[in-house]
Amino acid sequence: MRFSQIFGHTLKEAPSDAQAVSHQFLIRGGYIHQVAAGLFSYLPLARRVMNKIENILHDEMADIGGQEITMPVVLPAEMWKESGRWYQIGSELTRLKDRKDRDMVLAMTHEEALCDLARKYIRSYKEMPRLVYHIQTKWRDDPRPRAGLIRVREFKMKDSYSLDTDWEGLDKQYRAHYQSYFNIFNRCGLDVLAVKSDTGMMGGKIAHEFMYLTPIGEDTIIYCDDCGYNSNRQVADFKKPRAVKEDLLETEKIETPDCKTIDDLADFLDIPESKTAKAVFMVATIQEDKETEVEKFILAIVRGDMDLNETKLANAVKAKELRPAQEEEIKAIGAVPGYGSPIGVKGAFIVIDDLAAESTNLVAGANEAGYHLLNVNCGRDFTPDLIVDIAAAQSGHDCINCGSELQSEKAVEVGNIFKLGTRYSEAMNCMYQDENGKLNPIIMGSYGIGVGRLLSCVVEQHHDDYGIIWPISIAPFQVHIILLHDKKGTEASETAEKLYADCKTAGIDALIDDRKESPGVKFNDADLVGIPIRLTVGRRALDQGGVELKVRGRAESEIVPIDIIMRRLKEIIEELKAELAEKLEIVEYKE
RNA sequence: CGGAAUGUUGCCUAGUGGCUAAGGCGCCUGCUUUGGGAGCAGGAAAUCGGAGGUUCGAGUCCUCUCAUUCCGACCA
Repeated sequence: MRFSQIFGHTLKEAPSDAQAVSHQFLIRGGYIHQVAAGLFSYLPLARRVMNKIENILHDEMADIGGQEITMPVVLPAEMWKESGRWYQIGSELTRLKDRKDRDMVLAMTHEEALCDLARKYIRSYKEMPRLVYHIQTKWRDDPRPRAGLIRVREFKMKDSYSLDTDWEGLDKQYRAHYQSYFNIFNRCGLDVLAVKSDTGMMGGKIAHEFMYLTPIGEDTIIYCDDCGYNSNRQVADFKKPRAVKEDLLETEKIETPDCKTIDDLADFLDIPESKTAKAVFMVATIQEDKETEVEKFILAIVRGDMDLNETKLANAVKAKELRPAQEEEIKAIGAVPGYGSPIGVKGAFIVIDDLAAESTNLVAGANEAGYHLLNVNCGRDFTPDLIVDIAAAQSGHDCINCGSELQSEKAVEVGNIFKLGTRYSEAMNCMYQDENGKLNPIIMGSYGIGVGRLLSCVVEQHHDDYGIIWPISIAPFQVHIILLHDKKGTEASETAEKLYADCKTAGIDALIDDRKESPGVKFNDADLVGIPIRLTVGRRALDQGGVELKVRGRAESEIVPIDIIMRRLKEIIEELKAELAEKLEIVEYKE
């Protein structure tokens, strides 16, 4: 392609709305255009990168037996009602009516569509296992799009779905994806970590998320350097300290003015935070059956030095939604915000963390402004409805496996794999006949990768102060030919054009900067756009009998004689490909 | 949905209630220039996000509203 013909152009300055590095470079480089919050147009350069990523996806899917299909973006609501998600998901799911007044949804993912397809086509155990996938647009009316392509409302996703007759089959396909995903990310030059995750709205049994570690990420990973344990913080386990057991003392009410936080309280009484009980008031929405849901007031207690893990709590009480309680709601059960405890409250479901339950003589709120109670003991002074782990792991805690100190890091989720099991097939009556003629639900798995998110994470990982440094595998072009016009003759432009034509013949993706711009403009744009190999054709190099070859991101450059340039180009391309290939490896599957 | 910030030309910014809203980048025309964002000359491009209000007078003050961004809630 000719730079002079590209639709779109580079910008010297990024719009002030763009904060994330990838967002800035993608806009400045003329890759993407923001249409509204979380909505982007992909210009030709980005589209080329997407195509290359998608080719890798097709390739790796084919490798594990995936068959490409396409399912619609607009789906009848009926199947979402069958699965229950029509009722479970809030305004993130966009509902609309067609002209006949029929309820429809914009698909945010395609489990229902696939299940509907499977129940109509799969009849016998002989038709399984199967793996189908598509690369399709998804819509989620996310309340908070951010950071360019990292979190958007409309996005393309590679979604695959496995169909099996037994759990061993699911496990096999699951593990195949686990490896396949590492291959995909490695081929794109993105370093990821697979971590155990919550199953969230997808439901199902086991799930892993593929995480790119970066401070701009929204998820927190808890990991152990010593034994390799890692997990999304939402479900991270840790070895809790041993509860301090003392003889139970008499409860005593004391005055604690202006001690609304654990911090204040511990300071005021000059005791460690671990000697206090933290009460957190939440309201859980619980789905009783398909049509009815009830709100339940939850009083959660963790030891004062711990944080509540809302995902653990939500799972423990089987809540569909969990939100902080409002002041009036807290007062209504007889508690006082800032001085709350389970003692004397009515109508709350009390959940206490196992560590807090075992700890003795804690300081807890008196449910009276300005007062706390000393020596509060679970079981004696109040009776919990549930004792379960609801504390959040954090860096500094002990690893559940080896006891070493845990670390934490921010990350972006670029892919995930779920063992759905029969979550959807049972709800939607997606059955097959086994050898004995008996009907059984199909066992499913679902596996997703966000294409745009992957693209932007690659930019986050591969850039410098001047622009993007694309891995050769997904760069919009492999070679960027810069023509520096030479007024004295036509040698430069003839050489550049010949190189461009030779690249085309050799099957090398080349971009030629044939614009009437000054050298500075061209070099800066080349750095910004980030094509891995740059060939500069100008007087200086021609006088030395060649053209200048420079690899983006490397400091040195070389003058390559014109008669061997194509050979050298192919060598460098192979070298860059080999660098990426080095990262491909068989990974060990970790539960 | 809570908290905060910002909306001035395609982009970045200036603009104390007072003259015809200013500059840089980019864009168009011409000349010149070609190894790291060149120079000269000329030009186009803004109903100052929108609505209402205060005022002799509003880009500037007030109210409402919309949009975008950031923090939180949320997030396969």
